[in-house]
Amino acid sequence: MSLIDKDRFNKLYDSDPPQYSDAIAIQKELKDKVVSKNGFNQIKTVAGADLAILKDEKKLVCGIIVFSYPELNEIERTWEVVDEEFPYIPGLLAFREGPAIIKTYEKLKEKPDVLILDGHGIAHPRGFGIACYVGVLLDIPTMGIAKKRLYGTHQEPRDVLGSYEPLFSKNGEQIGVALKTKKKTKPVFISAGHKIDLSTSKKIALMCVRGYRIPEPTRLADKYVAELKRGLANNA
DNA sequence: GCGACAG
DNA sequence: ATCTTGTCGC
Repeated sequence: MSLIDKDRFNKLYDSDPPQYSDAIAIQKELKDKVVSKNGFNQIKTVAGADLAILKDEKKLVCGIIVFSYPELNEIERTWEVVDEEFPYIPGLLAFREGPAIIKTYEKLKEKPDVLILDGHGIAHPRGFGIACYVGVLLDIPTMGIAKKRLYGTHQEPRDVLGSYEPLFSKNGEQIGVALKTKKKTKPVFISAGHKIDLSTSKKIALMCVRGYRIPEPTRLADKYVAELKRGLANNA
């Protein structure tokens, strides 16, 4: 993260009531760093990341699993534990989970072509969700798959696997899609993070669906951190 | 002022 | 995210 003064980031976390206003300012500044063009040719691997909270320890456990694409065979998985230094504030999720994800990502031997995050990318009130945050700071292709809408308006997609409706910002720009990944379930929200476009993000999300509403990378990373949490709880 | 509000 | 039993729909 050489894009912003490291001191500025530290202040963000050190001050007791975390500086939300500066976190927002940082998002507005970094928003212009986002690249919406694909930063790759062929996608051979994708990865899913997720977190769990170790309530007792005031820590966060992050797990990332890398898969071959489009087969989705697991290639590698790794994890990391970090201190919980920022609260969950809608719109500022990246400041809470971003550091843990970045630290875990750096431990990967096999860097994925695209990293899928649990949350939004561009589909954010300031156009800089967690997928953009992680993508820009690491300068890697990222996309977001969220279970709930955070920002924007959309119509309900038909109840057919693969159908979707555009997600629009207040300015009328398309910032993502509400995608039906399974019949009789609510759609998931796809948006581009960094170095990737929306159509490619949507294509990847759909290619990663294996009978469940949540695409495999995210779904399995979720199970992974749940296991890690249990293991760490017993050990402690 | 009143709702909405990723994980 | 986390808590937490039964239960409605496919």
